[in-house]
Amino acid sequence: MRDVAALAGVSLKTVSRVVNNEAGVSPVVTAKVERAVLQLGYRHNLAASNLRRGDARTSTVGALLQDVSNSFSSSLLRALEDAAHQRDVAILASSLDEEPSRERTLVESLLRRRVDGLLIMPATERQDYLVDEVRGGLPLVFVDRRPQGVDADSVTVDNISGARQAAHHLVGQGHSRIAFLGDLTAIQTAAERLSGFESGLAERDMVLDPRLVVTEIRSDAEAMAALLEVLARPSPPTAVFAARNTVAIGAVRALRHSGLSSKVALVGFDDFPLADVLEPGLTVVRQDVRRIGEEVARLLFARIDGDVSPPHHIVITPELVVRGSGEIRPQ
Amino acid sequence: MRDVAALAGVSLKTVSRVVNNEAGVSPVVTAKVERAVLQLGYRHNLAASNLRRGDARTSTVGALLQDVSNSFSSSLLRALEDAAHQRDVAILASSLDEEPSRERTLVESLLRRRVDGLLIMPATERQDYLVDEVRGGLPLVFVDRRPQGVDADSVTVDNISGARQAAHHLVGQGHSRIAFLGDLTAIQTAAERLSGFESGLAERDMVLDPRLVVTEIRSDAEAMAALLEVLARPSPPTAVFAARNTVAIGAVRALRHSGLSSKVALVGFDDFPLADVLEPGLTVVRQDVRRIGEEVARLLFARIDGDVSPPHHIVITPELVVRGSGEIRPQ
DNA sequence: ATCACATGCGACAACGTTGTCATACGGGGC
DNA sequence: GCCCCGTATGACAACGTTGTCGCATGTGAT
Repeated sequence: MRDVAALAGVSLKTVSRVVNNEAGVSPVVTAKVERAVLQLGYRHNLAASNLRRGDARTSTVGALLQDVSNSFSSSLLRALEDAAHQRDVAILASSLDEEPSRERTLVESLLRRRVDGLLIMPATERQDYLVDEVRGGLPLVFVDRRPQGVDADSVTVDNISGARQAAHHLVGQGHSRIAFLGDLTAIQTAAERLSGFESGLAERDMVLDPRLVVTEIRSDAEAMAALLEVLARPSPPTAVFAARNTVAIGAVRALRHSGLSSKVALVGFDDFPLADVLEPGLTVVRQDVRRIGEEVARLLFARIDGDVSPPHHIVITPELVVRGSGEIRPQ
Repeated sequence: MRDVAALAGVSLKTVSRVVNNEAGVSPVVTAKVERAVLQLGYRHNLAASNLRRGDARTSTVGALLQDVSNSFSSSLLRALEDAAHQRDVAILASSLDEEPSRERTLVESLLRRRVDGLLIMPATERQDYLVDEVRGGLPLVFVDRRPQGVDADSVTVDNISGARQAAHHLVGQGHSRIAFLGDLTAIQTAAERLSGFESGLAERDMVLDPRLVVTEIRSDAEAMAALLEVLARPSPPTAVFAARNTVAIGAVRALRHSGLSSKVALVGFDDFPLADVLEPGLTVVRQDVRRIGEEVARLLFARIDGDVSPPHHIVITPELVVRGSGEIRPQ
């Protein structure tokens, strides 16, 4: 900037005015400065600018997701990006992989970078560690899981309702031996889906057979192995509820592998690309990811714009999408 | 920091030494400072720190991808993240949507933020605008498409080879009426896949019937519509090559919709989750995304670490994955 | 001709941090 | 008791930028 000023024969401050499009610089001088900028390949330094400006806006937000390569996380990221792009805000994206320590260090790292706001799909059970930040005015929105120990905005899905719908649907098709495949029960959403499924069955005067419940499943490969094992038992289930998208994918593989795709009913939680073109089409409980992303972006940017109203907790009700796999009747 | 120094009764510089874990501070003073840091909730400001330090490392890299919600882009992002995480580097991720102007403005915005390096899956045809930056030492790696007009590292896939393999495979199954469905021919990879497919046919003494070629397809919905139209013609193709993942998905839908899944052969370019559990399994030309991501990360961080060797152009050869859909014989 | 006032520009300090150098102190060797 | 040296700490300037204020110059009204 100093060089630009020297080349244009003006003061530093005048260059600053030009690059910031401030009023009060004559067209002649503006042109001289712009020529110098081009000639020297000068690029404005946002960090220094933000440092000097009091308002401390870095035009950057952080997004801590479960795994950016998972379709749920990446669709959410994309929705946030669309909103951020309009305001010239960049996104620092990271994956947490359900590791609490990773969440802690990444939050720390993002705050050091002075992000304007934070979107978190938490991997920790409690987020008390953020209390001071929120009190200090950090715009913070939780997604997929409600915050614990700190009062901040959240956008979540009614997992209980979704799992109940799945239970009712399968019972309605005449099933009574239904297997449940789920993720780590330490994960709030996973626990809710299990309890929602149980209460859905209870409402139809049934109980979930604990021998048909497998949890702590971390990948589609594990899900496939788990279901194969369950199907090999003496009295196998006639229907399966897979409580997460990767788990459902593993279940599809297991059924395919054992030639039971058209014999054992399957309902998944969370839609994913191509679920409709499987054979049979996969019946799922769908969370409207686009909508979730939009709500998250709306809340986050409202906070960044200074909204200090009490935290909002938006709950989106998922819907059952019937495609065939969930409508198979018990043999 | 000033407050911390005052509370601990030491100088600014000493606080700086403590937060940077510099040697030469007595344990007593270190403890006092750390207590003050905790008490005041002080957080180190990376931007100011980088400003003052000469080396200008922001520990941030930019990733400009085609669309972060597409499985190819998001897998790449994830691979880069894994490498970046080890070095405490954060990633600014954005989608370009094949819009050249978006690439330009996003590059500008990332450079203003003084990223340490840039990964670009270009949407522009030429990247001359980056010549000065590269000459100035900007670590820059292109992925999926080779740079034009600027000499920088790249990691690409041998699209010609992949498309030729697909052509040979389909011809080998006895097909002669083969449709080609592709993306915008302005996109380098799309053009290569078309010409590779043509030369693959030529090597078997066949020519691609221009009436069976549909390009400029932007979404799976468009691909589905295009293939339905082609299949409805008087002499429909007996096989289809879909030159991109979303195009292949649309093609699967079209075949399903017209009940031709087991009658018309289909080969896709680029694997995606679940392609193996379709009915029949989708035969694809697979690009090893993980490997691409690792190579990209390796190159990028080597440049950031000061590697000034001539640009490397890594070309990864894709392989045909046989799953059933590509082995259907002409009726 | 005088004054008030608007316009265009520059000097200077400050944002939060760290590199450089200086200083104070204690200990060991003679 | 003297000198030298290593160790711990601090004062100060500087990184690239912008907010504040002040100073010229020009304009229009009186």
